[in-house]
Amino acid sequence: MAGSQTYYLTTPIYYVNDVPHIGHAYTTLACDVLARFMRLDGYDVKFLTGTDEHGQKVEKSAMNAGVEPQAFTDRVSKNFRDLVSLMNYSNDDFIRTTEKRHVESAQAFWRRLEERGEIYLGSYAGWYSVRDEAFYGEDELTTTPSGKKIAPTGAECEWVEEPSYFFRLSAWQDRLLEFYEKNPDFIAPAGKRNEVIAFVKSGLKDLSVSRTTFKWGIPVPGNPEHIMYVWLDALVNYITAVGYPEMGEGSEFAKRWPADLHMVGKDILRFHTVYWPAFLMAAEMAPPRRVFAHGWWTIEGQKMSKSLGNVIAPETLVNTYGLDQTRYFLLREVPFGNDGDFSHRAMVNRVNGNLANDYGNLVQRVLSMIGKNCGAAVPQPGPFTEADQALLGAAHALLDTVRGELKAQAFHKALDAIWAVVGDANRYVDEQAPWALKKTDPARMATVLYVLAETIRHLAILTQPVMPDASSKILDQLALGPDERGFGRLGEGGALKAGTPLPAPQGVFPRYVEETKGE
RNA sequence: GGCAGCGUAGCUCAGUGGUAGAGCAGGGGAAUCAUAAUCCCUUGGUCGGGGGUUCAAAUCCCUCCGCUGCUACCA
Repeated sequence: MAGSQTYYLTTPIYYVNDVPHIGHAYTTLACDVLARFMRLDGYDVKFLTGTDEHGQKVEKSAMNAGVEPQAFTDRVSKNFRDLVSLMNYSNDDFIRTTEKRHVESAQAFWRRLEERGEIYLGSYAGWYSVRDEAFYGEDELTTTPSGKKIAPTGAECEWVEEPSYFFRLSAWQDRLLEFYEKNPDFIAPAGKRNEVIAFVKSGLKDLSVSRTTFKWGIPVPGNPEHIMYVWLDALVNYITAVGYPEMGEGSEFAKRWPADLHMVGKDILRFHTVYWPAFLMAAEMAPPRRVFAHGWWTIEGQKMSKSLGNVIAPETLVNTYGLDQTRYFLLREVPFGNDGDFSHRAMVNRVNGNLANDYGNLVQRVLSMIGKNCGAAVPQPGPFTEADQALLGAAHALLDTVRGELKAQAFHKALDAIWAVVGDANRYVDEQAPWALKKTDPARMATVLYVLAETIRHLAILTQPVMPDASSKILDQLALGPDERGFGRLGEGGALKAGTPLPAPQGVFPRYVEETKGE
């Protein structure tokens, strides 16, 4: 792999206090598909995910559970490590913020900011609600007749002043705006970019980056009374994983930083597009190349919430509809970046329509004709007609299209393009009617089936990132070896060889059949 | 409140000045290789309301209605 281009992409690190749901699965899935795509396209990929394990809530949950925070996080971070195998993610690393490498990295990063005069000791004062564990702005509060300050949540607030370190965020406002201006692709989708710019233009205040009110965090170097603000701690994970503070020539950091893509949910956009690039620029390090904020899922038209009890565990989806079916649905159903709705009906439409009927049945009808009429081997093609060349041409052109769409994280458009060729292939089968040629012109039938097998080879190679298992089964049925499945094999260079024996075809995408209620 | 965006066929959406589109759903037909899968044809919309600019507006301008996002320190 020496000399090949690198591609470094990350998921957010997930807060261990949360139970993994469809939203977590979605973020990491999007990254997984990109990572697999880039690897097949010849890139040297590093795909990182992990867990965020510090903070007051974790400390409290551990206390409630009657265990030390570390023991607690060891236990709950497993929920997210289990998600990796459930969803078949191909991450190269799984980082936990309680790991030694990260604590050292975060402290080194802190010192680097401090050495450059970007952090100073001041005091943080504000209206604090003990119940909500949050500070509120003056304008958010209502005052009772007796002079008490009440938060929007109804909790009583008190004036609290505590020593805190601050990051000179206010000094970075203009340089951030300049950075956004010069890097129009840094924030995606475009609507989010405008929001961030509007936010920064409205004025930035220095950011409190340490806490003294609880203990579960990374100690501030030189002043262990303070622990680092969880977001500073958390964001640094992206450089920890590439070996920071080791930054010299030949280091992994030098090779992989800046990250090519941070994938995030829209709720944490600001941390990644304002604070993080400011921290990095202040540390004289390069900001990431791109941050993409995707949308949220609703369930059957309703917001997902614990109180409604409609939170969907990824495991339920996988068990009900199948793993690759779930992966396909999540990326095909909704334009990536938009909010989307998960419904049983929509899922069944995708599973049966796109997968079982369009794609699965195409593969099955073609391979089964080859099995029965071509001696269970890749047929020998004759000269190609215009129709043959049109279909093969569409298949050959797919890589460029898909590559372009994925460069913009437009998963739905990439899949649309692939399915357009699935449709072309099904129409071609009907037009050429190989079952009729069988009697009138067997040589022509062989050519038609060869063209179809070649088309399927392209489709299956290109669906590998989204549906690794199913695609692999199709490629098995074309008798392609492990080294014949990369994008380098697309086009005529990797074409199927006539006479290659093929195994008996097997269905890959079963139809979803509603369970009938017992009568 | 301020700023931004959206409102197009039953559903999800594309279309940003020149005779209204796709997929799915609905209706009809063909074929029978295949997971009763596929293919063809087709019903369906005063493009949120009103006003304006223009030879021409879903597309530009104004206004009204409805919906959504952002408006910093829980993560």
